[in-house]
Amino acid sequence: MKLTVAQEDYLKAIWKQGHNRRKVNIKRIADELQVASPTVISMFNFLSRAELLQYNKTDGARLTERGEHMARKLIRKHRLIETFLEDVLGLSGPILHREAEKLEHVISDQLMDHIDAHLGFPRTDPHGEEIPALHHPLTKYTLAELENGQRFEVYRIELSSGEKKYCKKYGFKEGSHWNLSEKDPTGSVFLLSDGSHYLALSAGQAERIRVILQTRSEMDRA
Amino acid sequence: MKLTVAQEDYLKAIWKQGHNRRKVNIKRIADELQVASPTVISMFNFLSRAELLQYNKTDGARLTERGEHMARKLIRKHRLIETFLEDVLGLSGPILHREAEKLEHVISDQLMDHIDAHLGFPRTDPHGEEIPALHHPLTKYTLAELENGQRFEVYRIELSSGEKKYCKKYGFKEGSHWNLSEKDPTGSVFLLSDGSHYLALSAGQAERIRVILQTRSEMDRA
DNA sequence: AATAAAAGTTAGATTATTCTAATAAAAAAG
DNA sequence: CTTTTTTATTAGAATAATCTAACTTTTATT
Repeated sequence: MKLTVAQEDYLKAIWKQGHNRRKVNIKRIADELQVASPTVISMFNFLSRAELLQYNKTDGARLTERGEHMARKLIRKHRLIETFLEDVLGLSGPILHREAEKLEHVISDQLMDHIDAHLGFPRTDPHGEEIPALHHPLTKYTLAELENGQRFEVYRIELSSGEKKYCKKYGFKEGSHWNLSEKDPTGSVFLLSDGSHYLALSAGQAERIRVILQTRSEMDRA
Repeated sequence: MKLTVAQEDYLKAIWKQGHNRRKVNIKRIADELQVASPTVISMFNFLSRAELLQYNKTDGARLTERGEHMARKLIRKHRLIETFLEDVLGLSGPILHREAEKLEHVISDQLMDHIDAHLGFPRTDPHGEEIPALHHPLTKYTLAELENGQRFEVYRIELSSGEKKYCKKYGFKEGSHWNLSEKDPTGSVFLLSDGSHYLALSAGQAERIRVILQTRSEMDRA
């Protein structure tokens, strides 16, 4: 789905603030983007309907998997463009950001890849900021894809607030470590935590949970 | 004044068709831009109010001085961008046009100048099309700036249709050659044509007529 | 706890760009 | 010179992004 420039700017703003572990509320986005708060509310409504964002007053805004992927791509483009303007055209100063801010919305993924290759796949931009990879490297699995006995860290829970509350009660939250004790024929998963907590999730719920697989070497290291 | 992408696309479309000496009517622009004709009408209304365009059903659309300048700049950007993508990134094929079509609307004049210099001021794009200069080289004078005795070719008449009709009656039209016989203290000009036509224009009218100055050498050549 | 301040929300308006449907005017064809 | 076709135009609606004004809820301060 093709987003407008404004929609992309909101994704970026939300991503940046979420990255700083701040609660992403209406006011902060309104201030950052220099718009009135009702404008932010209507955009949040749009992004929620488009399943790019989850929002409620108490928890603030949180990008969904798709929303975060789009935001990451934009940040990546921004930083690659700045790098390009400096390395290839020899520019510096505020023009880097000014032009990148506009170019990031129109340069295609295909062209961006060419530019990335032309630059030799740089890892940081002219300001020393990291250029994020296209895909978050460690989080390509959902809980539904794991096999019996695999250990994992919870990376992202994308469930309703009711379901989340249930998870929280059992200590199943982002950053916690679990072991897939059993997966039944319907796809339901039974989980065991280090602290001997026990939890069951349906196949549908397991699909909406991203995990970071614990590899053998990581387990050895610990 | 900053134009939107849509507005710029109309200027470009009108410029291209005008350049091919076709009458620029609603239908042709609607077809080129793949929009419905009422859409073109409302955009023509906007561009007319912004003094970038003159339109009437019989003569079709004609860009004003300012409109033409903006269109020229866009075409220039488009062609410079295509050249850049080919020369610097080694790209070819439809991606050149596809990306240039988006980039031309967001790259600043300043960045464009840098790119132009980086490319060594190319004169043609990858398709062999001419990259127009920023300013039309020969038309920097209005009739109001000329001195007694100077010869010129009429380049652009930007008058009301009533005034234009009056000019036409005396053979004063774009492409015709004249001699400034006298300029009175109020700025009114008195003109003499090769075919012995005679015409008087007010100072205000003279300001809205662009001319190509006939230099000594050109006159000698003829 | 009562009040003040801040943040969130709803309602309604505006601008830009587009559409469809209906009508008017001009050009082409018979 | 009437009829048909094409082109232009008006009217009215939709979407995206924004605003202001008014109201509600939450948070902070006394």
